[in-house]
Amino acid sequence: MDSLISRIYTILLESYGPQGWWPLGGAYFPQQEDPFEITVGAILTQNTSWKNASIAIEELRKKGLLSADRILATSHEELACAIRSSGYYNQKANRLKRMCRFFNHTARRRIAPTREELLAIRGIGPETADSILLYAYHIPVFVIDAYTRRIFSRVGLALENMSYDEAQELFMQNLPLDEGLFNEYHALIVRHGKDVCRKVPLCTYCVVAQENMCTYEKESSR
DNA sequence: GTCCAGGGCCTAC
DNA sequence: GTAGGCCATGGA
Repeated sequence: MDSLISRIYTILLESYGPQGWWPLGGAYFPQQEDPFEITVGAILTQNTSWKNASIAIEELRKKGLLSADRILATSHEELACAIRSSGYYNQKANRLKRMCRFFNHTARRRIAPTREELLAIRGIGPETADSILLYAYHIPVFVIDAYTRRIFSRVGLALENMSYDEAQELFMQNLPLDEGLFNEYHALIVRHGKDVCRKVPLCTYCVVAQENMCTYEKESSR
């Protein structure tokens, strides 16, 4: 574990400490471990801050809607109203219902969904599917998001020019196949992206990035 | 008032 | 195949 990718993980972990995302919960989901609730959260947080998504989850909980059967039995309007705080509530209500129909099916089989099965559900793309597999089912897949692309493009890995699957393969080839590591690394990338990378160039913060002639630094010196 | 957040789908070209 | 529009709230 000595690649640039693994070295950046070490630096982020030393800088921020463990983030305690799912299944440990973090600030919004203390001791959250239910795969269904994590799956709901993965859909509600699409292109939305986790804070707003978590408000919607609490609203679902208050209304007793945190089960596949209850969501399926609820009208679109009531469901959309409950998840209003997460934005895109009409779309997300439909996505939740589609996911619940599938979840009931797989729950009866008592096995984790496959990536292909999740991707076949309209409204679940690669990032959401991988988040569900990793955080709800502890399957070691690396989640690529906009922060990952932004941060690692700045250290010269050109993720912005790669497809999702290509970027994912790059990370998984350069890291041990470790679900706990993937869980923590993605959380650290999001933390760094939120707290620092939008305000301060990564290279001024990250020694590894400086060593690798950060492209952002070169661009901003022109 | 503007930008962004733990995306994904659809359409036009 | 890919760029652009759309979905939508809430906080900075």
